[in-house]
Amino acid sequence: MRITKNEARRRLREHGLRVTAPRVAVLVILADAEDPVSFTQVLDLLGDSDWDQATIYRNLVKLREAGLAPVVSRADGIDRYALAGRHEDGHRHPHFLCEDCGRLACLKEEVTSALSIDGPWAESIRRAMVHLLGHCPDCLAQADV
Amino acid sequence: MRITKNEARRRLREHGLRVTAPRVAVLVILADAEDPVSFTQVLDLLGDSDWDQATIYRNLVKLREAGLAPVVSRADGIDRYALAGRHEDGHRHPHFLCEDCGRLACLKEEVTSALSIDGPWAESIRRAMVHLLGHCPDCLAQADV
DNA sequence: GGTGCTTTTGCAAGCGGCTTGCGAGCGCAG
DNA sequence: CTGCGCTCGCAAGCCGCTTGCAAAAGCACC
Repeated sequence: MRITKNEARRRLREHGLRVTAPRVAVLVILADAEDPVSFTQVLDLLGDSDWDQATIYRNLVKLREAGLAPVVSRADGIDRYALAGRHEDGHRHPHFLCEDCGRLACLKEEVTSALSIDGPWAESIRRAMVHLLGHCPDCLAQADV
Repeated sequence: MRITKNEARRRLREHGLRVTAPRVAVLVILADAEDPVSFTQVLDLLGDSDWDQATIYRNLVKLREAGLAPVVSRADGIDRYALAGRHEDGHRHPHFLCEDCGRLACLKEEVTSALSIDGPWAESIRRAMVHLLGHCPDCLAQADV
């Protein structure tokens, strides 16, 4: 779901945010990312750009507040952001966190998931984020060698 | 599943660990706890005892290494310990983390759960820890008032 | 009980990652 | 082009977990 810088600028204005270079860059990164990304991952992806991490941090917060980039996972206590509209279900599907590589993957297709729900927890579970923690297929393959 | 101090001492020796006051105290706390508890929670439960947090921390590590208190959840990046043998299934059931009160609950009964598994993720999911994050029944009830 | 080797403890500092205060700089409406 | 207000960079703060080190305590053996 790559987007151009112009598209990014448009979305920022639409949501009432000023257009700044780091803000556009962060939004493009979120759009390019396959999986939800954390603050630290955004820093890594920005690579050699010399924007301060505080700037990136505050921009993620802004994007989140504006509804452009909701937090779709809090696995391991780390907020992970995804571009709004990335998945039509609003990321209300299970995610998988790899304990080896740290990758967080969307499991929409793989887990058609019928968590049967009844009893006092029913409502909580219905509204919950589902996380599975373990070793992702790639890392399992490596380990088995 | 309360245990006496003597029972705690016995278990420590059985597992080749020296018996010390803080170690016994931590083990008793784990036994008394309904849900898996974190390092910080153990500190809180110890209350006014003046043992250093480093001591408690290292004792949790020791208990884990000895197999007396495995980590059954890493939700939010926080290790949570449970007394070995607490659940016959070795905590291979889903857990629920409340984003309000921080409580981590075992969902063994509530979620009879058939996550249908197929495709490349099948094996990863089969081995994974399942976490649901949201608002527990108590907190939902409070919010609805 | 006493003795000595090994493990534990307490203190204090380290550390990683997120978060915030502050003054300078920039976006953008008029 | 101008000015207000939002944003940026820097630096420091902070929280919670970890670790190094010397003193104290457990425990096997006398």
